[in-house]
Amino acid sequence: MDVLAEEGLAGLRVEVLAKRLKVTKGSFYWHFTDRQDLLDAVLQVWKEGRIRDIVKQTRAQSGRELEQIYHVIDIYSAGRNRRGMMIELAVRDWARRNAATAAIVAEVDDIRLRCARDLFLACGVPQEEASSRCMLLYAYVFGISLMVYDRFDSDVARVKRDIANLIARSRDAAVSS
Amino acid sequence: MDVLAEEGLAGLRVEVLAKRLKVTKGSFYWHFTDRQDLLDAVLQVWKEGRIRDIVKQTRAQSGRELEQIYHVIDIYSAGRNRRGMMIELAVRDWARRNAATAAIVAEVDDIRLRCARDLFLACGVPQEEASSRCMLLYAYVFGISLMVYDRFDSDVARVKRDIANLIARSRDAAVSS
DNA sequence: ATGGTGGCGTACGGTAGCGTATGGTCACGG
DNA sequence: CCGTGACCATACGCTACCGTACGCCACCAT
Repeated sequence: MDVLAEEGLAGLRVEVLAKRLKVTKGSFYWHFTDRQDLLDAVLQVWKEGRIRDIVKQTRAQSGRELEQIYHVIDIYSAGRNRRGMMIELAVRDWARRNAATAAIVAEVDDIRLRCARDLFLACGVPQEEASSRCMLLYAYVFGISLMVYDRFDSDVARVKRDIANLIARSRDAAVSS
Repeated sequence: MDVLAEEGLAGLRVEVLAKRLKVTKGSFYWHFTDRQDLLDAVLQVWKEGRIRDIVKQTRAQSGRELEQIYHVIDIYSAGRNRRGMMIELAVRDWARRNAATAAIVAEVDDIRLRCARDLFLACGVPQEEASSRCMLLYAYVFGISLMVYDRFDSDVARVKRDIANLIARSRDAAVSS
């Protein structure tokens, strides 16, 4: 996972990993039938971890759902958890050229979107608006991780706060800044 | 550029490109000093094209700026221009592991953000809100291209319309759906 | 004690890709 | 008409990989 974060899919090479782990190829090929077998395992681990995470992050005490939405936006967009986001991007890059990976990503996305939508629904946002807002939420957190925006606005914190409000603030459930 | 879109940076291999173009390595190395020289050229072409494009797309007749914002969102998020978006993602993936590429991307992002902000400003959106909204705009269009959302909501068109409204609709310049 | 097996190491063949060396062709100017 | 330089082809060496063959050794059951 570390290698995937740092170097992407292309970094997951048998001999390089073996060296890094201080074992030999013979040992590697004892535990995995081939490279693809490793990749499958990596993807499986990723999928399960992401599902566990999103379920945990979108579980809110009743009455504090809006707060939880802000928390989710913050966690995924803040630049903390850089490693997690790098893995996320590496997997999505992988998925662009591999149907099996794309299917896994689709599964994970679907679960995440449903979890986030449920949060909006619990805030009293109507069904269709909840769908739109949670889609915007995820597109935003992924998109922001692709951009280089340091030089654009000096007060990044304010911009992020504004954006979180744009995404989370429903007309019926406005929140004081 | 086609290869970059289809296979990413890793697809830009000297021998493969030579074969595809029906020339030989000898010819390639006549025109480029080495592979890096090609990559530099590709990046340069990309940068210039993107700057030309964004300037063109954000030029609006006075009084029709809001309309133009919707147009920009539509163009970049619609899934038309799949090729352009694939190149965009390939370049950003490249930039994640190469400082020189990251610098180019930073330049392009900065120009795009300023162009989009000017549009919001021309709509009468105050400065700080204009910054936030145009950042959200770009994060959204990049993010949506990373996601697999077919199975989530049956009415994707409506969701995208809603999102465009969330991004573009300022309190002072509300627009009828 | 001995043969089988789990766990690992070493050595090898094969391929893809980078870069270089060198030779060929053709146009054009002197 | 010849030589020079632009342009391209062929052939080679080198490295980083993948995957396989096979050998070694410790340990355990009979």
